[in-house]
Amino acid sequence: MTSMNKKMPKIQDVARVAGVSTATVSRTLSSPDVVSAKTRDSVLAAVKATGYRVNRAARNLRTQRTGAILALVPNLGNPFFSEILQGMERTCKQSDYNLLIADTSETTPDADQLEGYFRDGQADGLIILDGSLPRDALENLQNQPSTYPSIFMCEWNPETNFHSVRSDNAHGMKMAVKHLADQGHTDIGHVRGPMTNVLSHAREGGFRKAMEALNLPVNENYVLDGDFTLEAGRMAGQELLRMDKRPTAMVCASDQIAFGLIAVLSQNNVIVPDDISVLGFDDVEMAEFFYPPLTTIRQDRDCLGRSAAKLLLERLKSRDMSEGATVTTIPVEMVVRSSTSAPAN
Amino acid sequence: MTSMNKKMPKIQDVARVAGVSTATVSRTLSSPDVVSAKTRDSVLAAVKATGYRVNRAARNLRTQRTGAILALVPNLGNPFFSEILQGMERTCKQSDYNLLIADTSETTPDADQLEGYFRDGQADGLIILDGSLPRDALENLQNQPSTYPSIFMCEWNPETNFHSVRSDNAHGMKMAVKHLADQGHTDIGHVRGPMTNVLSHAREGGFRKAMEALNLPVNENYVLDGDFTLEAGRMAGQELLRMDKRPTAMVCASDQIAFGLIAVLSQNNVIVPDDISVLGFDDVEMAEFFYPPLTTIRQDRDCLGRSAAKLLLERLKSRDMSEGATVTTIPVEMVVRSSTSAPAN
DNA sequence: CTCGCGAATGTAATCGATTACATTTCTTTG
DNA sequence: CAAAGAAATGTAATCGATTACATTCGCGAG
Repeated sequence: MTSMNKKMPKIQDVARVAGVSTATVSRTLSSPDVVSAKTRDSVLAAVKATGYRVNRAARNLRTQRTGAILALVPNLGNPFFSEILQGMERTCKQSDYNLLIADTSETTPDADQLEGYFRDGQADGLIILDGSLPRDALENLQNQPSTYPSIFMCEWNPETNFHSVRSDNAHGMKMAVKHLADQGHTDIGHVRGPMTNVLSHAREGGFRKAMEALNLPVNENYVLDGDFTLEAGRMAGQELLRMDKRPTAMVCASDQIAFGLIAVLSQNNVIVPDDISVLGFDDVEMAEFFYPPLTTIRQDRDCLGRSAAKLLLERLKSRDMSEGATVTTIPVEMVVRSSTSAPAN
Repeated sequence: MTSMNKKMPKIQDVARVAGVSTATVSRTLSSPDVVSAKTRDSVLAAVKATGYRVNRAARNLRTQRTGAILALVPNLGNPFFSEILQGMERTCKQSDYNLLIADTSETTPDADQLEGYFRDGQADGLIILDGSLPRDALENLQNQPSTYPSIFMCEWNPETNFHSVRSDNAHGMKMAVKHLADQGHTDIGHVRGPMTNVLSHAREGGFRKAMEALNLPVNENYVLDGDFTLEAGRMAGQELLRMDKRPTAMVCASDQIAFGLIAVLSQNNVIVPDDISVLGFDDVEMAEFFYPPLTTIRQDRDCLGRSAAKLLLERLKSRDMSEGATVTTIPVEMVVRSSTSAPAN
């Protein structure tokens, strides 16, 4: 029970104290410019005097909004995502929206559940960080009589048509490959993300294009499967260990992969970067502290988080339900540390 | 705008279709046992036929609840916390509560803000993971005419009287010290957390008691300040490097500290564990993949998250606002990996 | 067959804010 | 100074579910 024991002041009380109607109080609070300065002052004084706060449930019921946006995160445990949530949370708080978080790693929400978030009045908008949500579930959101505002962030679903905010994945890979090539590497491999994920394709595509641009052939044996996790990196590392001839450098689709990869190599006396250079993607906080410190492509998490939240909040405010899906690309930058160097010979 | 274009069925519609009153529909949904089997069936059929879903805002307004609980997290970017949120999120979802998340790293909420979460109708209960919230702000929550249900998790504030769920910190430290002593270490140091945090004291206390129990003197020069972060570990490492005679083992108050510490040592050719053993606390996912793999005290994050959520939800359900603050202690276990070994000589 | 009582159901007030529309007050200007 | 129009304020309907209280139904006992 949220209620205070005796009296939680309501708008009526404020109105009485200020000697105006409830309508005026409400207007003073929501659009101060339409009331006269005099009444505004007295209403605000009354608000302070009574300790009044609007009751959200009542407001939400009347306005048919919820004042919350929901982030669908593929895996809360992944530090990359949790660091992003920080930025989103800040932006939301500033706009008086609440940020709800749901982890989709356990159960992938279907069309019903997704629609349910809106129908149940849980959220006014969705920020989807999980590009693997099924297409029909997503399209269902748009085919509603009134579209439910949702945007993609970081990941996306290419078969659908939502606004999205993402990093410049291709350019990141290009910088990564160029950095290695500049140092003299020619046998460059790649550990990609899960093939069900667009990011994997975006990054692998960027990798291949960059290689081609530099006239470096891609050895398909050096392109390994993964899924962005530490464990995937470990498996890739074990595969490398089994090879007779290894690449001199590996570009990984995530920092986590790189960490896992390096861990296995180190444990087996393959020295990074002397024997093999490893490059990550994300620049999570750990990258700087790992041993060796990880050369990686930095995604601007804060900017991603803020941009996405801002974009969604703006659409909510303007009630712009238009179809034209925009893509906001956030630049990445390369952070050179010690996990890369010139090849041995 | 959450509304569907034409018609979002409401309880009236269901009542009409089922040929009963709205009261009966509501009862069927909230307490099925008080309606007759026959009406129950027809109501449920009508619900399905119309695709009805309760409107939360309306329900919340009427029942004076919000259906959400709020987690106050000191730092979302810290993987330890984000991994915990996963467990909480699951438990909440099962009980049809929403989980709201607020990061307190930017601004420490004061009494007003804390109270505001309830007064504004944002949450029915609080799970506080930040033990550094000011005492008066917290006490204010309890001194309300009707107490606002809040519990501590992981951290707590010893000056206040809330239920809390936490790991067995002292026992963890005892295992850590014993493990090192068993290997022959006598010069054992400690990097503690921030002195503003209870966990720091709990763990430092556990450390000292364990040392005493084994008749090992504590060299105060080997007790270093920190704050749970990678950066703190780095600074502690630099301090170690400056010492003429170093301890042969360090017990850190968190994994992050341990990582930072090891990183600096490694970069300066101090080998872990050969030259110095390092032990962490938490067992975040990275611990296994760091190089060298970190020996650490594992906190059962999932259990912590579930227990806390369950405790709060039960208190909400039973409306048990009693004062008796309980402490739920979750056991820890030691995970031995490769960052510890017998001392050099 | 009727009375009484518990079970099932219905009626309508209620939660607290917002806002369309109505009314009053203030400016402005011819 | 009056009239017209703009600005400020007030009145009351409304959002959609819950629930106290009233009513009706069903069944067994007398």
